[in-house]
Amino acid sequence: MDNYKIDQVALQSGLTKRTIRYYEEIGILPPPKRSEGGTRYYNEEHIELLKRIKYTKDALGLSLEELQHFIALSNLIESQKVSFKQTAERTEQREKLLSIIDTLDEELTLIEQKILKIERVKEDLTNLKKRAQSVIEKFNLEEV
Amino acid sequence: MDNYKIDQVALQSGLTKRTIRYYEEIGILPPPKRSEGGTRYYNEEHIELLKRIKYTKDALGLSLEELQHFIALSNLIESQKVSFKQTAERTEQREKLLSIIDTLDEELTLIEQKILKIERVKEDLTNLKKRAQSVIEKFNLEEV
DNA sequence: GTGAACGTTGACGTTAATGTTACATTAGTG
DNA sequence: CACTAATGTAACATTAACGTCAACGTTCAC
Repeated sequence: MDNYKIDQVALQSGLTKRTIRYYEEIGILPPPKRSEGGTRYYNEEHIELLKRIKYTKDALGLSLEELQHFIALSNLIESQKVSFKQTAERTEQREKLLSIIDTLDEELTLIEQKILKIERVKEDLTNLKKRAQSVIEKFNLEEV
Repeated sequence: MDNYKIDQVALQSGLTKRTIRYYEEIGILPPPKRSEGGTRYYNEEHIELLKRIKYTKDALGLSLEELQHFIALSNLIESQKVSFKQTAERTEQREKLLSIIDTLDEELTLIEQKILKIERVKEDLTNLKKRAQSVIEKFNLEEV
């Protein structure tokens, strides 16, 4: 039936009810339909979006503001899918799409940089580990 | 001379003076020497540590509390480097080091998971980009 | 149709991580 | 030594991202 109440959504998305309302409040989750009495009824898309929000946030550690930006992009593309007949509109749309692609490219390089950073931290940790291991070895040698 | 005042340190580490004092306050930066009047004098190690803190924080998005843990680990290893003569102490130390290594392994798997997550997000973005590009192509085809 | 469980709004609380401001001392400079 | 720039402490302010609680309306299973 596609009609989830907030408790269900919380369960499935792994977020709290408060958080879900908060996300709606700050505009990163589109307001769902309401019942007569005001109860929120969500659908699959809401849940999917929330999952992706959580995932992306966890992965990149972005602020919600930055996430907003992220989500806006994917919505923009959706909205551009319709094809227009007028050449003028088409040109305009192509421009829009090209600029979206630019933005995406920027995001992608940011992500790559982030991966590099993390890999450097990983190296640091690996070195730490090696040092610890070599200290142990030293002990073993001393032990005659 | 190795005697940097806080302004220098702020510049080199990319943190603000306030933040540097704060880090000292909460214990993730060891208190530097002070002049007669109380002025803090830092050395290279402080700066290096601050840089690493910033770097790690940026990369992993850790809270300062988690970072504290991280730093504690590397200090622990340093402190274990001295070799002890008594077998008893040596055994104890080996245990300690082994448990440090365990912890490091845990951190490392966490980091690897994080990288995987980020790569999934990257994929998402790449798909978005592809979709945008295919919409553009559709336009080009329509344009006869 | 009624009571328990659930939902809503609103407001205030919380924590981390600083920013900001005020005011007192101290440190370098001509 | 006088002056200015830098530093110190202290305390209050702020922002994000929720948590918590109160007061009250809604749903739903029986």
